[in-house]
Amino acid sequence: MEKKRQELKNILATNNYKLTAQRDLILQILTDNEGEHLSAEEIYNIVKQQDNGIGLATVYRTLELFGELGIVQQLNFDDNCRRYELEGNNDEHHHHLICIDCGTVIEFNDQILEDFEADLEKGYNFSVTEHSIKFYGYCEDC
Amino acid sequence: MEKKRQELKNILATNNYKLTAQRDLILQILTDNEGEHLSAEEIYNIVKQQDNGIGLATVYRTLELFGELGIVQQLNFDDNCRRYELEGNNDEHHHHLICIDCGTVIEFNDQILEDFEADLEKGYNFSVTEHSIKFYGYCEDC
DNA sequence: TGTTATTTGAGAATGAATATCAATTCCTGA
DNA sequence: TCAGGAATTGATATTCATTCTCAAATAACA
Repeated sequence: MEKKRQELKNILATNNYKLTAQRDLILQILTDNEGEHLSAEEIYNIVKQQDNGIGLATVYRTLELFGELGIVQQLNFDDNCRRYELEGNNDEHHHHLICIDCGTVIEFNDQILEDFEADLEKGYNFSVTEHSIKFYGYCEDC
Repeated sequence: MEKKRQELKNILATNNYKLTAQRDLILQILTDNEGEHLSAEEIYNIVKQQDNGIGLATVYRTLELFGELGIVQQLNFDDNCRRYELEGNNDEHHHHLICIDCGTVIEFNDQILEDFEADLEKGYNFSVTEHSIKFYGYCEDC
């Protein structure tokens, strides 16, 4: 059992979930396509090439589970479907520039927002656990 | 014809749309409920009290149109439906703190982000037209 | 006021996501 | 190593927000 698989097994076991071939495979696909922002349907189509017995519901369930466990991050680009990407191990979040013409998504890291967040927490007595920043506009080519 | 109605008529006419009783009424409802973040369905239910012949599709169509015309802003709180609020006349955007427990939404204004946005535009050769910032976490009561 | 293109209402259609449930699979403890 | 029981899966039905369709109604303009 290779390292990635064992790691997944540990995370799952810690939370009382089982390691299944399907969960393993989906994580594999996500790893292979790191940097993409795939939808459940897209992931399903890729996964099917390696296990064409897999069900779409399983893909949805697994992505939901991975979200809970912090393995993937759920993204919303306002294009009528949820998208997913592997969550980095470090705490360094990145955010997105979304072209409203061609749909291109550019990633950027934030540093600035940490201070801002701290101020908000004090000002509103609100405990921030996550944030999502999206800038819409036109990319270089549009 | 009161002022608000005339204003709406002008905006619509400028863009080759007609002023209808339904459009007028929906704007009325949005104005009456300023500060709320209503979904199309919620708006439909309120509107129906004053015109119970109105169709849900008309509400959707009108909100879509108002979005195009910059009359309303479309919001997405990841609660499975689009929400709408009147766009302020000034350019001052506000953003949201969303409680992942009780769903409370707190608004805040941003100033800080203007500089950040300018840097992004230069750095990525990207022309920003809009941005959306959401912080998720726990509100005072949760 | 009549003409015409726009808009509307009703309901069908779409499509992403979730629920259902019997069959299968994983894990544990003997 | 294997059997039992609970978790998981696949197939498919279902849900629900949103969009589409099209005939009837309406607003704007001459």
